[in-house]
Amino acid sequence: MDLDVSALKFNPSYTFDCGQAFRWRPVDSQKSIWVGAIGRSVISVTRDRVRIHSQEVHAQHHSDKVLDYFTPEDDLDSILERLPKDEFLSGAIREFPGLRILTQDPWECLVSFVCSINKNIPAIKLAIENLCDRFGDPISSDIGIYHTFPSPEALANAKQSDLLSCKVGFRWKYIKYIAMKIQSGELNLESLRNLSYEDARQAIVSKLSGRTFGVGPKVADCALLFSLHKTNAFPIDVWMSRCIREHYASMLRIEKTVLKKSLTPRTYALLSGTMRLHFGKYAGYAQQYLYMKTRTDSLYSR
DNA sequence: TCCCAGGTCCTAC
DNA sequence: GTAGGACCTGGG
Repeated sequence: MDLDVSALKFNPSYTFDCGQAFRWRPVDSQKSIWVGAIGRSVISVTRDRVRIHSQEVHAQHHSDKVLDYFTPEDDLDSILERLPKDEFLSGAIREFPGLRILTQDPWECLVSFVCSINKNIPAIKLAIENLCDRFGDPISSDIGIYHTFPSPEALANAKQSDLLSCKVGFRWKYIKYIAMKIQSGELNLESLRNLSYEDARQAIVSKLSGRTFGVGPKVADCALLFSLHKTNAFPIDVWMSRCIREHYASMLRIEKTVLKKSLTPRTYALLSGTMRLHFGKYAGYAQQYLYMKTRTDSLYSR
């Protein structure tokens, strides 16, 4: 089944390679066709169309869910138009046209970003793929066997040794205990969709922050932006710290001394809050374009 | 062989 | 409140 997505004007390469999702793979050297799984559907994606390769009984239900993943309610042009422009952001938007923010499954997104803690991107992808292969359900399709992202039940019941065999390292206990919180119903991520950024964030942090759970401000903000579609979230990572230091500190009157210190909770709140205030309702879009630009500039200058 | 990675937690001030 | 260290493990 094919879905026409040309109206979304999106670029799969920028959208899948900007670090918001970790399971998409290009299947041609030009990176014009990407393959991955959304829920129980195996998907291939080009600029204009999304093709569903797995045979499932409730076809309409699946195609709706697949389309939602691409956040069709967001009109990219008008969002980018509304952002307060400066030279650096304008350059980023020119350089990466069609970079969209996805609406991923919040459970998958949260666990993926827990896997990202203190890992580089290839290692993150490897660990997540291992988890899917080991704990996900196989889905057959006309382009091969894929796996779903594991359910909370599967990871809540997983043995330490089996999680470690997926190369998640010390994060194994975070993953297991978050899964248990979700499985027990103590935290329902889907129910946070209708809450404000602040309330949804509070719900996640209050349940999942601390020794057992390992969900700090950055991981929480990524889940809020990339799955619960809180577009005013503004995650701060090492790249964004660099970006702020080089391009926004003086404009937004952020003291340079703040940026030299390690990222304490207070510093995080200050930086993220300042950027959210500056960029407004769609600050998260600005963040993604700035992230992409900062990262590629750094790669070319090495 | 060694350092580092889309962070977070703990400990000692 | 915060600096400084530890943390699994694969990649560069």
